[in-house]
Amino acid sequence: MRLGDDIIQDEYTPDEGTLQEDEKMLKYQKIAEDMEHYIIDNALRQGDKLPVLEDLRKKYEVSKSTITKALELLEMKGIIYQVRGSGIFVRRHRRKGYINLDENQGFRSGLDDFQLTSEVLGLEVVAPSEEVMANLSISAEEPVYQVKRLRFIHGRPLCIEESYYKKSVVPFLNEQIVSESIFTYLREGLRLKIGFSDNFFHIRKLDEDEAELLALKTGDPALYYESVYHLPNGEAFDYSKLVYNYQEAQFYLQINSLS
Amino acid sequence: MRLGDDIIQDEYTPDEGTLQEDEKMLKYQKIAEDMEHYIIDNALRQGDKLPVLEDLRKKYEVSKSTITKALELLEMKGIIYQVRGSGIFVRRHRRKGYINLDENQGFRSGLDDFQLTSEVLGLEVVAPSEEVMANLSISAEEPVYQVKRLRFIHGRPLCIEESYYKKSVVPFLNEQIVSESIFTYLREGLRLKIGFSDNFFHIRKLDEDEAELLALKTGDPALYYESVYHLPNGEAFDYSKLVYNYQEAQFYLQINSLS
DNA sequence: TTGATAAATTGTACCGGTACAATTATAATG
DNA sequence: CATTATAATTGTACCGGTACAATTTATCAA
Repeated sequence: MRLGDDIIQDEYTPDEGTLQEDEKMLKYQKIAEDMEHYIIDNALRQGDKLPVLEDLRKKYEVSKSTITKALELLEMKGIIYQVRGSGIFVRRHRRKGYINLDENQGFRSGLDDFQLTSEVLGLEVVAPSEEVMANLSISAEEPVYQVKRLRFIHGRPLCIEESYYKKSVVPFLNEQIVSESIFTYLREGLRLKIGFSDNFFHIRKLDEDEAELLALKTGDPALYYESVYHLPNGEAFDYSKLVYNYQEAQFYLQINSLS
Repeated sequence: MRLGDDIIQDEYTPDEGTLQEDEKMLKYQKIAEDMEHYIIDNALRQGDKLPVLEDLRKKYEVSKSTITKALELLEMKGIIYQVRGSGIFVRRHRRKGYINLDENQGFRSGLDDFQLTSEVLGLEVVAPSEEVMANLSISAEEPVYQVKRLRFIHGRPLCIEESYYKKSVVPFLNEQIVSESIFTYLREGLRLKIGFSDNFFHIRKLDEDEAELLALKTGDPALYYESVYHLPNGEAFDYSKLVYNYQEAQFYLQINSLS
């Protein structure tokens, strides 16, 4: 089976028109976004105090629980923290240049400032291997897209990526989509939502082929990172394996205590 | 300043009596815990359906919003996922033997089954270095405990740990506490709650000293992991640097899409 | 000035309600 | 029997309320 010989679909053009704030944003989402902008625009720093709940309620003219919901969201995102009896405070502690693992949207937020490019090494529809079958919980009959890419940051090799997408969920991919951001396409082109992901990683040494692609030496260290992405209904649709250049990759992760 | 020469404090004996379910558990916490036990005891698997919200409400005799809160907690912990219009489902996907990064309690949950031991390499009260001052946001006058440990898993070296605790928050540490679980002591001995943590990591090569401690070779790969732990009120109290043995360390991380 | 005590502030737990959106089951239709 | 329309199921958004716990501020005593 060859690439793109069976599916007809409306073409996808990224960034069509202005950045519409999604079709239907919920109240608490809008409030959270607005507050985040406020924090950024006013360059607030760790520990700075935000208006108290009651004032926010008056300002946005919603009920207390809607404000609470917005604040929960911001808290989970690591943008604020709340202290009972005291107030709401800004929590910004990210070091620059670190890949943020908290939001499973590829590299969207952590590396905004960076020049990310991709070289497509392979793109085809294949039958799943045992490994892919296990991780995506599918049978041998379920076809998947196999995507191999070499990703660059500022022109330097960042990682080797080998991804598998269930064709029933992602029916069409082409060279252009894959050379840009696949997740942007999933989100905006297919209007696909992501539910959650499982992520595994460990360290190992590069083999000869990997080393050559990353312009490193055989035996050099590497971070080996696996992800399984699920739709909101729990269905796994993407299994990805990444091998990171140890000289370029540094990661950030914010963890909240689950009360 | 020498160790333990200035603070008198009630002695700490771990596991005093039976595992009391904390002094005052909230309704939604108890429900979440009960449901988690139910899932484990009945060996439910990924995708298995749980009772619908209304039935849970009747069973636990609480309001809908309390059930919702409990389910939110379980969702954040990666134990369930909810699908609107469909139901509540079990989400268990952890590979065995991986360190779980989601819950910031040291190695508590991810490595339950494993034999974790520690060799204390150093324990003293010191003035903070520039690096510690920056990460804990303290001045040179604020004393900190410095703890150096070599941690073993099944008797094999897992990581080198160098930790700094603000003495104003953790006024007392001794060899025995430090040779066991520091976080258990913080939680149960000091009744300290953790708010959130910032975590950073990257890959690098071992230097000579590190290699010797980990029984590896100079230049071998290693995961270099830094954490800054904060109290619920936002105060940073612990800065830790870990160097992981690449042969033993593998990590798991569950990420939810923040709607 | 210090330190305890009381009061005000402020976020969280919990209730119970309406409306609605996404899914699934059922009925109708060809 | 497959397809489509309809209805029932089920979780989520949002409201507005009471009670309470943790923190901060104000007050008072020594």
